[in-house]
Amino acid sequence: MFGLTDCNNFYVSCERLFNPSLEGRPVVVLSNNDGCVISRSNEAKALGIGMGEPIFKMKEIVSRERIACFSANFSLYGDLSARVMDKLRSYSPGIEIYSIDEAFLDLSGVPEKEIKSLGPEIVRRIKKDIGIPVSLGVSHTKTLAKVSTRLSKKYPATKGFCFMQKKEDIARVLVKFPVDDIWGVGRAYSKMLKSYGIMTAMDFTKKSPEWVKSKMGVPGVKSWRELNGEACIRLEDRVLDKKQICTSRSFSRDLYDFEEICKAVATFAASSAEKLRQQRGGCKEIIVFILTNPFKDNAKQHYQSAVVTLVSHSDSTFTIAGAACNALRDIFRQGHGYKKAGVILSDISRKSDLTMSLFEDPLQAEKESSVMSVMDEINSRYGRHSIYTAAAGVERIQSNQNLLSKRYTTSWDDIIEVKV
DNA sequence: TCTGGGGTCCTAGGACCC
DNA sequence: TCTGGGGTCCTAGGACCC
Repeated sequence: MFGLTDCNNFYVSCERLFNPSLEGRPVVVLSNNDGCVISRSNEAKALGIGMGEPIFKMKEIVSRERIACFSANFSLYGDLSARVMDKLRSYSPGIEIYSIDEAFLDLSGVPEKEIKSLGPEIVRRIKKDIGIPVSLGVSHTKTLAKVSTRLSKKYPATKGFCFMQKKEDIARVLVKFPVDDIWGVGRAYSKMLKSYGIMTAMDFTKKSPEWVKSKMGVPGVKSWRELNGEACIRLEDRVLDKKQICTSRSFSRDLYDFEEICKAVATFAASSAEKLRQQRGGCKEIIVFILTNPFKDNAKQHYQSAVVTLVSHSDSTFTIAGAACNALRDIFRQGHGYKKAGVILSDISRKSDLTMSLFEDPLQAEKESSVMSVMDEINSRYGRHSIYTAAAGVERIQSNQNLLSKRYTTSWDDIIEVKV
């Protein structure tokens, strides 16, 4: 048996936790630069506000309905997410953290009767102890657990917990379950399936596996088998190393100046390198990309990326940011207004698995490594960007985050304030 | 005026090996 | 005239997830 917990309207719920007056009101949380809606309260959903909608197109409805808008506050959400995950782990050691607001639980071997009492208990406890409302679905496979969670969200009578056990019950659900809501069916497959008259999960399970394979490949067949009750996607309970690490941002305005973009790229490189060190990895390949604003039809459009291969694997911010800035020089074109840039680290290995290159100076590598440790330590203790390379620039390009709530649980400033 | 960010897996086809 | 067989690795692109 698999469980899937999903925090309801997670980012909005986090904001509400520290601002209870938001309860019952329409609330949305916005993406970087206060661009798009990335989380909506039920009230906001009911007003027809879609996921990913740009907020500037909704000015009228925002003021008419007094929708509360917030800039995304990821340090707050990350901290609350960790608390939810810790609580879940106390119920089931086999847990796969699937995203910031979702986790699969290994409930194999837990008797049916126990699941029925444990489910509501988990939902209640997380709400009471942490303050975040969650939904929990349980069934024979991960894909069915996903279906089950969806039901527990949709129907208030379930009180946030749904257990799909018997074959007949599952069939009754799948008959009504829209094919586009299946885990693993996105926009393209949904369109394709509907063109063959497959509208529900039940229609899908009735096709032959050969047909599914020919249209949707191996992943499609896995979804098909899982919906038919055969578990074939296992629970991944250890944290896997990332194979790629990316940091990218849109800018709050178009940037024309090489130096300015270079500072941003150095900052992204530093942040990617820091993530890389956290998983004790080294990368050999660095990809830098820049793009102009795709929404400006009359402006010159430009997308470019460059790949740099290092002589040997590295986790040094100096090496990685240096290589990234050199690569930027190759692709930057004077006269374009750039709206977004990013740095991707690739060809990642564990440092412990690496052999030192013949052409590397071991002392130099050791020195850099010590500097990096100190940098990471300082930034972890005193907050991000407490110390950084000169290449990243003293004045960073600011994102628009005009609607940011306080970092209630993680801010160093707040801790100082409390002490005073 | 204003439009997010960060990942994974799979497949087909080409290059290359012996 | 006729031109093998069996493999691996890499890459780009397309699908998906939150």
